[in-house]
Amino acid sequence: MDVTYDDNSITISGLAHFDLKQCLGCGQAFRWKETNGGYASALFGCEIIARQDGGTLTLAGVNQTDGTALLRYFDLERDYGAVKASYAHDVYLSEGMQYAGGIRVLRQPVFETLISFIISANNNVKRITGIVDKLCTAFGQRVDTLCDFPTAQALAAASEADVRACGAGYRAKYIVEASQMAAAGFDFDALAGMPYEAARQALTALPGVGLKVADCVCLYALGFVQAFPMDTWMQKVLCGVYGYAGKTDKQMRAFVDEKFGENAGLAQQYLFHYARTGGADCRGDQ
DNA sequence: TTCCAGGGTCCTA
DNA sequence: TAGGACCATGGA
Repeated sequence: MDVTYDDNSITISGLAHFDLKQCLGCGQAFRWKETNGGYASALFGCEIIARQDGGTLTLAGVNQTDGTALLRYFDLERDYGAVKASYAHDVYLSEGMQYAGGIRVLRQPVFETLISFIISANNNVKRITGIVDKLCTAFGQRVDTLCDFPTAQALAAASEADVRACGAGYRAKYIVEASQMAAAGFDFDALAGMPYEAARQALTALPGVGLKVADCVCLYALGFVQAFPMDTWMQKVLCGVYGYAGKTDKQMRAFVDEKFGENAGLAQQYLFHYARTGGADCRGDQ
């Protein structure tokens, strides 16, 4: 991988196991809009345009500091070839990795990830994307033609009715209360330095956050790649494909640890996207 | 009309 | 600790 910086852009060449469309369209991020041959989002206070041409990714609208953050955002320094090789023995997962082998698990801003996945409760990707977009328009800072994700302070000061008007439904109460805790000093920075289980438990102190949403924050924001968010799709896959029928969280963790090991979260993202969009029967034929 | 979607909370047994 | 009702909403 080779990285070069220009005045307001960064170019990363020599990329393998990376597909921009798959990364942004596999249900882990809700704030990138397809634009002229690329994708645009307001991130780190900039309007960023991302484009991929083969093994080269160009990120326009950034400075060198943002560029460093964006390498981390797209998880470009992890050896996904080695991760995928370690799962080559698994038939269904191999199909998933073949189906969308360019997925990388993003490392997104913590507060944005928290609120996005509070919204995800009993919801679907399309609606989550719409609600997040309305929250950004209503409460986010404008950055050129787009709006950034709202700050904790902005959402903490919002009324439940105004958040509900963005389509959040009964989750509006959780969004406002979690934002108020964040604005009051909930220590997100400390979480990344904790052991995974401790960070996961700490997150459940926030309203609207159970173990599944906590796992999403651990995986998509804090870099705990062993986190394995257990949603309805993963229940179908684990029951139908892997014959898993445990019910408690402890049983699930033990099964996932044994089956997928230290990179379980990366495996989960391939499985989730394949089960949800790949057209394969995940209810049991392996 | 009913079911489902990247679930969480609260109450009861 | 487990099970179940309830919570908004829109697309299939």
